[in-house]
Amino acid sequence: MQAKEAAERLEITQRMLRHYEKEGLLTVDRTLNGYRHYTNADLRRAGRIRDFIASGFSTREIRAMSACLSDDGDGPCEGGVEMLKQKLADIDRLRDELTQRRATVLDRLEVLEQGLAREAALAARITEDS
Amino acid sequence: MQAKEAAERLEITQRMLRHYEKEGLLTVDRTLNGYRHYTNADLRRAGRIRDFIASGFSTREIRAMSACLSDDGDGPCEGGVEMLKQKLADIDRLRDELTQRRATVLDRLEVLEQGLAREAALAARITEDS
DNA sequence: GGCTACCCTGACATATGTGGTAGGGTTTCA
DNA sequence: TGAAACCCTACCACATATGTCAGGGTAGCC
Repeated sequence: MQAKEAAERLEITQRMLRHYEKEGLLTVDRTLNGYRHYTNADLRRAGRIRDFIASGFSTREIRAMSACLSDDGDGPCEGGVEMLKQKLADIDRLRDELTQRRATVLDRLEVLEQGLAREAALAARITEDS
Repeated sequence: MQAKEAAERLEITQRMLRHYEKEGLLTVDRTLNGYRHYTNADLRRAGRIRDFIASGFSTREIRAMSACLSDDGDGPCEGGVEMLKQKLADIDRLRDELTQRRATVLDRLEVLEQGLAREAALAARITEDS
């Protein structure tokens, strides 16, 4: 497929696709007229690049584990594994924090809602009484 | 504690700590001489900021959820069921995002490790054969 | 041919995270 | 008093991800 469709499918801009290419993360071949022709494999690879960048990896880092980006991680990518593990740890730490925080907020929310319910009940009773 | 120790404990530079402050993500008070004094709460908050940035969030985004970064919601994180519900939704959204990012990284990691295992097995077989 | 909707490259612009350096104050300790 | 090891602010520099715009080619359709 050509650029527009590829970009749309990945939900990124053509500019970004060209950027990946320029940075050596992606190789796309051309049709006779010079237009880029994206295969499905290209698309999957580009999708991974997109995700990695969205997750805070730089093109440098991604390039370093370039071999790990193709459909089947062929090639030597121990460095990639290390990096990935590191990033995974980062994300996990964050997510745990969020989970904990969520519980805290939820707790408080429940307390508050109980309080409100109590007030409402009280108000209702007063209304009844009157 | 003062800047050096804080930076060392968080494994980031003092420069970065100051950056968080300048961007309004962190408020650190000072001792009489004007030196920053980091409390443990400051440290935890800064650690969260560090993690969010490392996970690809911009200071803008982090600022937007600033209230959820303190240990216990002081400021806008408290005061009103509506607000808390909003916060809960924010946190959930964030956590979902992280989960997605985590899955992306994990996926790749698994493919890679399978690849490495396959290679190792191959190498072992070759060694046996010889 | 002309119109429309694609495509290309290249340059400039902006935001952001981070490093570095300069110039200068404070604390501590001998 | 002087030196070492801290601290401060304020700047400039750099990389990078993206946007945007200019100038120009190509394909398809009426």
